[in-house]
Amino acid sequence: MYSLSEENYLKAIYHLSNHGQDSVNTNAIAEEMKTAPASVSDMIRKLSKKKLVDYQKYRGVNISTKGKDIALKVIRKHRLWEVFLVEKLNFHWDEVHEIAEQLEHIQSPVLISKLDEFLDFPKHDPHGDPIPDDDGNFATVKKEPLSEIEEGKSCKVVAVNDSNSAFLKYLDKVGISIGTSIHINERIEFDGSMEITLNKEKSLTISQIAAQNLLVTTA
Amino acid sequence: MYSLSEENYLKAIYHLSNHGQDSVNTNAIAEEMKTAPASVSDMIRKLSKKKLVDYQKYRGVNISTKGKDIALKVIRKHRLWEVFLVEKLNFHWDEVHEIAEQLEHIQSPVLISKLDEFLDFPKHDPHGDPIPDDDGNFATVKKEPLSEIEEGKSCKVVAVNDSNSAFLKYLDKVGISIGTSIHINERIEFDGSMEITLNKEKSLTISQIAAQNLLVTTA
DNA sequence: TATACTTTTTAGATATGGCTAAAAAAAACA
DNA sequence: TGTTTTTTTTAGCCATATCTAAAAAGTATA
Ligand SMILES: [Mn+2]
Ligand SMILES: [Mn+2]
Ligand SMILES: [Mn+2]
Ligand SMILES: [Mn+2]
Repeated sequence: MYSLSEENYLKAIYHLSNHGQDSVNTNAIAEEMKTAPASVSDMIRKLSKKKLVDYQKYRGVNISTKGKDIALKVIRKHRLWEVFLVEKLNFHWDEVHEIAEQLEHIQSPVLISKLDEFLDFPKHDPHGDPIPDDDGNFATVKKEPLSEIEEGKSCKVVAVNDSNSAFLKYLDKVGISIGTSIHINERIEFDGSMEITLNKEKSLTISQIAAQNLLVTTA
Repeated sequence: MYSLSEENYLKAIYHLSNHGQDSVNTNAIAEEMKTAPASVSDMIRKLSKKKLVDYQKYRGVNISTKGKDIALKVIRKHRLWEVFLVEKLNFHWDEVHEIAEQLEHIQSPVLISKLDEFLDFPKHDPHGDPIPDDDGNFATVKKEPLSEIEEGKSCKVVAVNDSNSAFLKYLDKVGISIGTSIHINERIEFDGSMEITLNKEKSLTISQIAAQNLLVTTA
């Protein structure tokens, strides 16, 4: 139905638009897609003609309902395949993103519904991200970067940035995974790093960069 | 490494060449690929430049060792995915070919070796076709079309033509599957149809077309 | 508000993979 | 062995998805 490129652009625009809320700049899309801004202009015109985005020249794009539907279907496939790769094929969570980037474009609704069933209808992917259902609905947990949590508070890791394999390897090494509880012992103002305790057992210091990529819930 | 189109052409050429033995005509490739002969000429020139086929104008093509390697890797992936779809996702054997045509192009050697292991190293796909190992080797069983078997002889179904879904549905209806034993009671000269008995139980008449698409062994 | 800077679009390429119609070569046949 | 038919290639298109360089529009600033 839609080309691999169109699907990737819609997914990028959806992500950048904060779940479809905000309008998105050409340069931001270009950076996300690792293409030249000129290429983005061309593709936007094409997506606009197909009513997948709303577009006025020089004004950025807003993803349409139709465009959002497509993006969410691709995201659903990506995350289901990631679950398959980790749960069934014993891949590690830092190895699955690139393969899922390919698998997410396989066209077959029945394949996805059977895969969903085979995986026992998972609600989250290996990185803690929610898996939309066939209608694009998914549970939203209020999550924020660990870097935003105040000193002395506790929280729980609910999601991580899956596209950075080095980050995931680092999390393994220090013993952080989805579900780990974290207590913030101290915030170091100087460089934004934090001294934290994991599962009331092990203490360590993590950098601001790492803290910004760890999504936690305080609920 | 190689494009989806290049992989599909190599697979087609490999199939038409009788496992790499014979040279293949432009028109035959065009028919197999459902493209215009002119498009085949273009692609052949490209494959030839990459040393994936040997080619002299107007003389047809021969697949090279390198080309055969690629074709066999694609075939391996196609058949492993078909096993996955049938064994794990409960697809029926007449539903998997189109999906496998997409999945066979996913690029990740480790994915395939993990899938192979997950499926417990199958040697044949759901249609009886052998699955090449990572080096392209596979067991060859001497098989011939049922239409070639003489009256009064017995044989066993070892493979079927998986790309014809209607044929597979027909086989289900009459009760023929991989492993079914067949006795040829009578060959009708007039139209090439045959009266046969399945597993020494059920007798029926099948057309010449059907008999040509059923591959059996007499060993 | 005029000028400078940034962002975005357009113009004009390239590469891939497809097409039809016409030309050329090979094969069949009379 | 000519002549006709078939097969294959070439010529000249089109569409998609990229790119760089230049132009245009929008934004910021003095
Ligand atoms: Mn991912
Ligand atoms: Mn993920
Ligand atoms: Mn198949
Ligand atoms: Mn098969």
